[in-house]
Amino acid sequence: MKEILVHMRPEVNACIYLKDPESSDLGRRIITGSIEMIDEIGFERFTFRKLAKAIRSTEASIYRYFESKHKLLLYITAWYWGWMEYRLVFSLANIDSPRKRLTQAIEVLTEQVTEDRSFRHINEAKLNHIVIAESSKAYLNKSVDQENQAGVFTGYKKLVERVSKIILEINPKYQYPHMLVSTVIEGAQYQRYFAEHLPKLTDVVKGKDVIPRFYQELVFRSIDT
Amino acid sequence: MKEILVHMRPEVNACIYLKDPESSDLGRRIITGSIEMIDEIGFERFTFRKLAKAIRSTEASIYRYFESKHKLLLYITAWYWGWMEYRLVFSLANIDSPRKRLTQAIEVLTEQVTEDRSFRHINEAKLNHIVIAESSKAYLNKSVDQENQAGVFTGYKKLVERVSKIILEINPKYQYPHMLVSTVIEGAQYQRYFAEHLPKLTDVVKGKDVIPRFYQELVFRSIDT
DNA sequence: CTGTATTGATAGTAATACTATTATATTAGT
DNA sequence: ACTAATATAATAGTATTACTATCAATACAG
Repeated sequence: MKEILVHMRPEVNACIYLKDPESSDLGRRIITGSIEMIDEIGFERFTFRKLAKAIRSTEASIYRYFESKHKLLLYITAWYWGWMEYRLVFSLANIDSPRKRLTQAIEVLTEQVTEDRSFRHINEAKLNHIVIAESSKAYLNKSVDQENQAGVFTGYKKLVERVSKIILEINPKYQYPHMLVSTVIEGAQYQRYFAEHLPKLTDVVKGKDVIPRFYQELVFRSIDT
Repeated sequence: MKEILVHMRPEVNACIYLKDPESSDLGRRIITGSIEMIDEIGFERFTFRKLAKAIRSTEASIYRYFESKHKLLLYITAWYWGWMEYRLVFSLANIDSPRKRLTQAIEVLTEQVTEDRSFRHINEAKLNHIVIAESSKAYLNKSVDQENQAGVFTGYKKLVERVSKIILEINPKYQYPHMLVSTVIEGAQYQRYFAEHLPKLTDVVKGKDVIPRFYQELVFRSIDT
C-alpha cells in the first residue's frame, strides 16, 4: 500500500481548520503530537497548552491552525474516515463478486488496525485507538447539525453509502442497509472498547479476534433472503 | 406500571454520590434540573453554576451531592439502566416462551421512551433523550477502569447479562450473546441519534419507528441455527 | 432549648479556553 | 542584497470553569 498511497492523502473539509496542518512542519507536529497525547491522557484532559509544551511550540501558534480542540478532534476523525475509505477502495479493487466485496468491506471496517505508516507523521494504530474511544464525541454534541451542514461528516457518510450499495447489490430488497452498516461500524468500535475496559459487555476469546467474525455473520444473516 | 413501581426505585451504587439525591428536596431538584438542562444545552456546556441558578440553589450545595458533573452523569445513566431493568423484568412477567421473551426484551430496549412519570421528579422521555446523546461519555474516558471496578456500571452489565441468558435459552450454542445484546442496545441509541441529526447514516421512514423492527430481525436471524 | 445537620451566601484558587500584541525568524520576489 | 510578506514565538491578559473553604442562617430532633 505504501507505494500507492504515498502521494494521496485523505481530503479533509477545509472548514474544519483555519490553516491546513498538512501545509507546514508545525501543522504536522500538531497532528502527530495530538494523536499521541489524546491517546495517552484522553480527550477531556488534553489541552492546547499541554500539546504546545510537548511539541515545543505555543498555544497561540496552535490556535492559528484550529479554533478549538473540538475542531482538532473533528479533523482527526475526518482524516481517519478518509483514510478508511482509501483502504476500503484499494482492498476491493479487482474483486468482482458482490458477496466477496462485502466480506472484504466488513473485514476492513472491523479489523484491528496495526501499524501501517503510509504517512510518516501519523501512527495509524494509535489513531485507530483514539478513534475508538473519542470519535463519537465529535458528533455527540449540540453543534452537530451546524457541522453536519458544513459537510464535516461527509467522509463517514460516504463510507456508509459505499458499503450500503454493496449490500443492495446482493439483496436489492433489503430495507435497512445504512442502519446495518452504521451499526457495524459503531458496534465494532464499541466492542473493541468493551473488550479492553468492560469485558462483561462482550464475548472475548483470548488470542482470537472475534469481532470481524461476529459482524460478518451478523451482516450476511441479516441480508440473506 | 405506576402502581407497581411507586415504592420501588432503581438502586444506584452509593460510591457515585457524596449524598443520596433521593434523600432530600434539594437532591431531587438537582436531578430534575440537570436532566432538563443537559437535554437543553448538552453535557459540555452544562455547569453546576448554571444548574444552581436554575434550581435556585448554590454551586457549593450541589457539590455536597456530587463531586463533579461527571459523577452526576454517572448517576443519571446508572439510574436509567436500573429503571430499564425494572421495565424489562415487569414486561417479561408471565411470558414463558423464550422467543416471546426475547422479542419483548428487544422491544423494550429499542423502543422510543414516551412520558412515563412513575417518578414524580424524573421526566423519563427527556432522560431517554439525554441517555442517547450523552451516556457513552460516562464510560468513554480514562477513569472507566477505576469506576468499573467500583461497580458503577453494574446495572448496565446486569441488563446485558439478563438478555444474553434469554438468547442462550433459545440457542445454547450461540457464541456471542453479550456482543449481540450490547450491539443492539448501543446501536438502537445511535440509530435514534442519527435519525435526528445524521439521517444519511440510517434508514428512516416517516411516521414509522423502524428501529425496533430492524433489531428484531437482526437478532433473530443472528441466533437462529 | 441545645446540639447537629443542611443549605445558603460569599469568596477565593488553579486551570481552561481562548484573544491580542509585539518581536523575531524565514522565505519569496525583484 | 533589499524589501515585503508570512510564520512562528514570546508574553500577557480575560472570562469561564471546576472546584474548595468559610461562616451564617435555618431547621429539626432529642
